Amino acid sequence: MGAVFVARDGAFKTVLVSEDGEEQVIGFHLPGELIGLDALGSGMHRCEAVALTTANVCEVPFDELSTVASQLPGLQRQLMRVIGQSVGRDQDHLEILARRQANERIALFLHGLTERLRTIGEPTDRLRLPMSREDIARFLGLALETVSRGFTRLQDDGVIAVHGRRVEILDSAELERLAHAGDSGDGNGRQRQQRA
Amino acid sequence: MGAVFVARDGAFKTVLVSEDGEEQVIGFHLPGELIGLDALGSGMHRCEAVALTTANVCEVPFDELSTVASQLPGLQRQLMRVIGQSVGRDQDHLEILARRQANERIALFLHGLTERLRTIGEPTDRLRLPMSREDIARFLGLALETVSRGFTRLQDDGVIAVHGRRVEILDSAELERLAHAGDSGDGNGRQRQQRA
DNA sequence: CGCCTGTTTGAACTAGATCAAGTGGCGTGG
DNA sequence: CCACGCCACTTGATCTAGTTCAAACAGGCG
Repeated sequence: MGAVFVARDGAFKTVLVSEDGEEQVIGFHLPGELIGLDALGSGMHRCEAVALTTANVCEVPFDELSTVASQLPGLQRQLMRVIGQSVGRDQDHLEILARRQANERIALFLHGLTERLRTIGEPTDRLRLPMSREDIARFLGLALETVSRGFTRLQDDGVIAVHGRRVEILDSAELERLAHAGDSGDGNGRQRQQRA
Repeated sequence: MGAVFVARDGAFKTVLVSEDGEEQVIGFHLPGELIGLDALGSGMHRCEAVALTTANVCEVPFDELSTVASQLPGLQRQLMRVIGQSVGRDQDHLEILARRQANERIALFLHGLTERLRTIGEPTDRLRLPMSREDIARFLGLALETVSRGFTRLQDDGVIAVHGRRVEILDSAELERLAHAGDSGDGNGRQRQQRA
């Protein structure tokens, strides 16, 4: 039977493994975030969660969840809220994959990560990425080389400093701008993705 | 305040409109399917639903939903099931956008549509698409020309017959194969770029 | 110290986007 | 009932962002 998990400590990815063994990274999960909602429907988890660091979770079996939830309206509401957030994150992810340029996806990824780190009180200027370039690539729908080049580009533009998985955010305002405006720029901002 | 809607009759799309006015199609909704889960979190709908045909919905305001749900465990369970299905569809969509070739996406789209038509007892061999090529393109993360070419390709290969929005499924087995295997083939199984 | 794994970098190639005409079905008005 | 114009779709030609293939590079660990 299914259960949902709350990440307590460490970082996780959830992956969807297709018949041919390829894995699509559906999401990354930081402490406080929910994992395993996909099983709400069938009782079967469609995707698997993998710890990216030494980690620690809190398991909440479904039946407990529903009995407790129906008794405590507060919890029920809380649950709905988290579900809604999760749906919202998926929608953003969808939009990123469908419409954004590679460099924009990468900026969006880094920016989103720092936002989430901020909410859990982690430092947001120097961070160690818990996931590999390949994981990021499979999350963003890109080749891992493209992700690597994107990082390099951001570094060359003075937005971040990269040493393997250590990333330092040098210009978070610029990072945010790139995340929302698209084209990685040599200066002026308005440029759109057409017209090289 | 938010509400969820159940499509009763007709077809809908849900779109996410970005600041620059571009719309990303998040999903299509057939009778019996749920619309508006995104607002569960904040109470605000992030995306808007548009009827693609003359249509008919049933609105369920949130507060009713939670009071009724907490009193009827059956409904609560049902709700969870539908939420789970919706999450599952989003995950499939994510996988399609991240990893699949254009032709595969199109086959997947058509196949998925016939599957859903089957579950609501509609004929699955001759169908009229309620959405434009542009909607399909924005759903699949492609240019509309690419969608058009994909349809033509499927027609040339004898899998479907297309007349504008009227589509006839000539070889649903082949369609399903393409949806799972990728490349539209000229008979022999030309290897795709898989190779890990 | 040298291997193994993850990452960066380089160069060539291609799927799909973009730009630009055509085509055809359909409603409108003549 | 037919001509006209509009709009959604198709088709063609070119161009490019990103993939793929391949090789150099780092750094941790036996």
